[in-house]
Amino acid sequence: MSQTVDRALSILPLLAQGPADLGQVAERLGVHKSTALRLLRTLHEHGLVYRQQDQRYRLGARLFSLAQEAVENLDVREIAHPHLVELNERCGHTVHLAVYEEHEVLYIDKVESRYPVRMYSRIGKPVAITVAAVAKLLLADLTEPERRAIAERLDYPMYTSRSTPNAGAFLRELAVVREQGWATDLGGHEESINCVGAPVRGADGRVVAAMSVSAPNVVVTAEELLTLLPLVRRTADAVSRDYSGTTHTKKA
Amino acid sequence: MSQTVDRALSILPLLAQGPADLGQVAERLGVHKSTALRLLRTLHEHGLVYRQQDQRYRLGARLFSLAQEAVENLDVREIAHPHLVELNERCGHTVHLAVYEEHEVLYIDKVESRYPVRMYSRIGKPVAITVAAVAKLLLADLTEPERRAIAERLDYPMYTSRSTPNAGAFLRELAVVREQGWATDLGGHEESINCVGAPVRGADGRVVAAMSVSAPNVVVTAEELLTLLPLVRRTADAVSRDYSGTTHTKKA
DNA sequence: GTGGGTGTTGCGCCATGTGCAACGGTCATT
DNA sequence: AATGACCGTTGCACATGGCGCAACACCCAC
Repeated sequence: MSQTVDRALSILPLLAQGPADLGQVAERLGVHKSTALRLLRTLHEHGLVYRQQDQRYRLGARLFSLAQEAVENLDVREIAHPHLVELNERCGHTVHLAVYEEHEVLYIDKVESRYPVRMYSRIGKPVAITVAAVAKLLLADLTEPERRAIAERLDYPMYTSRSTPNAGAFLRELAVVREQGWATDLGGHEESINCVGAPVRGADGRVVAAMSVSAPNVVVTAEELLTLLPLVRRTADAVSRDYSGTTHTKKA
Repeated sequence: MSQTVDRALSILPLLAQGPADLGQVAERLGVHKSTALRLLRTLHEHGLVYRQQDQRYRLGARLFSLAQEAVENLDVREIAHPHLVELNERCGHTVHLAVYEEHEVLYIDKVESRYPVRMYSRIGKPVAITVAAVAKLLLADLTEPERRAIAERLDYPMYTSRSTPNAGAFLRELAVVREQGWATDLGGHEESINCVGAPVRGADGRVVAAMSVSAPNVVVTAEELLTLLPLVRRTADAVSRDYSGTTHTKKA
């Protein structure tokens, strides 16, 4: 592994916490100021870091463009998008698409609710992994040792009284989800919001993404939302078929 | 400037165009495979690059999280957001917030239209810089030599017959915008979409961001949209006041 | 089997990244 | 004004760490 690059990249999460000046960066990296300066300059030249008027550094705009382009050529997303839109048109609620990658679950697409009351979420935001329906779906598909390893390492914040309290409960929940092939989050993240979700599978049967429909209590009750389950599952299956069909014909 | 870091960072835009395998990366970087491997490994360890099943590399999830955190501690955005929401509630159309940074204009926030017909755009996406109302507002505030320099270097794609055709026309347009303190885009990007925008200014009077309201012809005509101008300007001024008020009390 | 295509490893050389120390600018204090 | 403290910046000599090479390990196709 390359030391120089390693140091340079360590600057990014550091700056993600807020702007910092040269001295602070050097100190937190444990290197001489001149070294930090050279690294920052290189990052700057690539637009990953921006220097504001007060001379302090913060993360740069190129980061957005990159993240943007990255998300745009995820093929699952591209294939799923029209289905998400259609699902949204049928039920009116917020629709999410999420993937699992390197111990994180994150939203890669979203179609907003047509109702005025919307839940707050944003593409790229890491999901509340212990409670979200999509997170359960994605993790449930991992091998048993992987699930255990992850479950052990997680925190279990009690967002509400219905949040998953600990690793044991989480693993049991994953077993259920794995068995039944769909998942819910009934007020586990925010008291008044419920979700139903279903998995998207690749040609080999492995779960490659998960989608869910979310709605607040004030719009529909949990029972009403559950009546959408067949529709959600059908949509997810349709995406799976599309995805499996095209997954072999990758562009050069 | 650091060679190693420079090479490593050059991999990112390369992968943004689509996944690539080790050989391709090495070739396009002009370095030996072993070197490329070491760089990719380092990027991987920081989560900026992900290795998919077919062994090819693509951009990783950490990029999203970083871009996300970065956008979240831009203070203009935080301050402007409630105003954008309010503006959206009053007029119902799509509202954008954009900033200029290092020769790029990009959206940093957006509130979706309440009408079913929506324009496609996404936070982080670089703006059509020669035609968008927000781009004109941000560039109009630069010094005269800066404006000239940028205008010379730009391409002037004719999205529609009303797009800005060349540098001369663009500079004249910027002069008008600078003078009047607001800007429009009437079908310059997409034939059927119009925008009105106004600048957000910092305590020193410089333009720090720009906001706009966009709507397709099928919902309101250009004339009707222009009647919203006073509302847009008032909102932008309100943001400017909020921003100037808090700009001195930066958190430690 | 055999061959061409991958990705990976160990190594010796020297380019390159490193810390140091000295410089220059800005701001607050007296 | 003069002083000094603080920050970012520069040039330099040293040796660390990154480099390409070549050999290896692997997989798939033929």
